[in-house]
Amino acid sequence: MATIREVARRAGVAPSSVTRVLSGHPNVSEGLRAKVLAAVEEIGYRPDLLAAGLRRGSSHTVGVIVSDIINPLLAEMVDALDVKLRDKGYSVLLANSHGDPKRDVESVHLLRQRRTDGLIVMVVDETQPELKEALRDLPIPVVLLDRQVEGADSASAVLSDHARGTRELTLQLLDAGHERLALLSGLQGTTYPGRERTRGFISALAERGVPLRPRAIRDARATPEAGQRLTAELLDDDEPPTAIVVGPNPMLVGVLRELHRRKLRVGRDLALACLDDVPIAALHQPPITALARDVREMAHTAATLLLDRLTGVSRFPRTVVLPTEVRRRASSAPLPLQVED
Amino acid sequence: MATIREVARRAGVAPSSVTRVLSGHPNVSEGLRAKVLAAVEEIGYRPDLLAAGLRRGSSHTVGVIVSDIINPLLAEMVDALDVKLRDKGYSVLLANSHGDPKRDVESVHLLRQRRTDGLIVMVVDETQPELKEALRDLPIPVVLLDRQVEGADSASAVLSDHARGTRELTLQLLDAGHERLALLSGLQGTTYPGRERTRGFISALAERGVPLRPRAIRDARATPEAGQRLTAELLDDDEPPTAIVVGPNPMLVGVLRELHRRKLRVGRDLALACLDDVPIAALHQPPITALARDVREMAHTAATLLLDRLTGVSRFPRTVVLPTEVRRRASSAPLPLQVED
DNA sequence: TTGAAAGCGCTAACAA
DNA sequence: TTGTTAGCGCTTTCAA
Repeated sequence: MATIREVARRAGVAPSSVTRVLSGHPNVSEGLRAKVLAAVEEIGYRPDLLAAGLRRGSSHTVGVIVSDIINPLLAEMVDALDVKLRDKGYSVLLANSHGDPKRDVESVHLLRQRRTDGLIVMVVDETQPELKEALRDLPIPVVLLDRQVEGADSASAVLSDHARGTRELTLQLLDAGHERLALLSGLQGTTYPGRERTRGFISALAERGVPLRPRAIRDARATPEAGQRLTAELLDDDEPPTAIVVGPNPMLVGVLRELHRRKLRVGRDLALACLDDVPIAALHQPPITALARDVREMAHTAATLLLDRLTGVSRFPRTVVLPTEVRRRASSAPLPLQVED
Repeated sequence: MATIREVARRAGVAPSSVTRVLSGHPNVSEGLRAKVLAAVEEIGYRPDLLAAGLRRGSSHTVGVIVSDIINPLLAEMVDALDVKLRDKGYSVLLANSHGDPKRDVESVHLLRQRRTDGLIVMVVDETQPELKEALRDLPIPVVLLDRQVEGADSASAVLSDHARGTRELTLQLLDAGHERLALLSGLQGTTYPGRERTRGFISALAERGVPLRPRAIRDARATPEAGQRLTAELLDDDEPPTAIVVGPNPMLVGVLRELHRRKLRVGRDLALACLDDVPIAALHQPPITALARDVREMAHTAATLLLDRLTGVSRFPRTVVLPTEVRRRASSAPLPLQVED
């Protein structure tokens, strides 16, 4: 790989002049610029970004920590972040936690060691002390994306109003006559969406004076397998729920598997809703009621908050809360289900 | 951020000794090791990976170019690659092409500039001259993942036998009485899977002596929108197909949308099959016949091929072809469809 | 407007 | 076994 010295030699100038031309320095003569660009072209020179980053102290790179890239919502988030950041000259360094909180923490350190200029954080478990500590010590701007980390006061955040949306969706189920409601959630308390959804669910019940039945809220890792297992547990109860609200979208696949296995018809034998809108929700027959949010807008906002701090436009952390929207579909049919259709 | 010099000063040793301890150099006394580790612990030192990479000439990083991270199959591929490579001490630098061939080429250059030690390539369009050129000039090992690039003789490859699988799946449809078959494919000729699927489809027709009708094979960008549009075109034909074979899995979503919109029942009004198995295929009612392959095995093989070259275990490129498997489900019902229940 | 020189933080060659 | 020294490729003073 060609170096800047070779370009300089070929153009008959100093290495520093090559840098000036390539970085758009204002005081450069046309003649020098032309000579340098010709030489660059000739030998196909491309600067070594490690060396440049080392010298500059920053790598023009943004670290993105994502709990699980297989989650289609998160994949879209990463895609949108990447498009926006690349457009502004930053590369994305992706750190996938693969559902493992230990990797959350490792990733913070790793990205720091790679001198990323900023961090966008969608961790598995935001409550880990090691994570809080690692984030607190970072000298670079951080944006939490649908996460809330205690003590990370210097971090910006982009949040969805899960509580409000979940409350509304739950109220609709209650007003349709359902009383035996169940909520499937990710591991209790580990992330902001999980806590907020639970809060919204409970407040809807309270609002209508419907008692929260024991074991009505069940949590597990956000996987299809866990979703299937929890559904089986619910249905094996003496008094199975008439409506299931599924939080994390990966669980929805498992829930549907179990319902199909038992030949239970969604929207007839049982009402169903998901707190994330993913393609299968709308495509399912019957379509499944879901709480939607604009993932690309969230990503754009997060990228903008980060870029503003990287470029010095803004010096202080900000928190932005974005709305959610109930998409009512056939799966959340009213009671009594059996007389429907 | 602490540097190696501070650690050295604190431990009362030379910086090179710190390196030796941390990199597990054999000839290091117990006393020195203890002193260094204590100092490292004390100030929470973590090496700057840019500096180390610059000095070493390699970054312990593998670049992964992926055509579209939103594709669930590719997301799983990236996840599996990441798990395997991280386990061996390499970080993954993800470059998402977002469906844009221009970004394929940019990414090759960018990853090269970041001194990745190797590349795993799942580009949008493998036929671009700029891409071929960029790959040919790379001084690092490359593994093509379900891609075949002309002239990239020094690259290894992991391929699925799409042709064989597609042929088998198509034969099953033909033998079930379907004659008016259509194939939806990604942009013609741009990737190995697209070409191989078309080849398999055509050879199955030839084998049964069924003529290939004009416009029976339609191609477009591999998106839900394109899938929906092509489906609409097919169904508006004078002689619409009785069975549709969908290649790229993102198209399947669009196909289903259009079928639902027209109130056409899969497996009754029309047979359907997809050449990738994704969760919605199995979850759909009725379940959709699909061609499956072991994505995680493909990723593992690719990672292993790359690691073998990075660690010097192997010096030559290898090509591995992995099998596909027809998962026959209710969507590929036999003709005449209308009498079936 | 341009060049010379220093140094980012690390590791490897060489010397002791 | 350990320390000294040089230098990876770049950018940024500083001086001319």
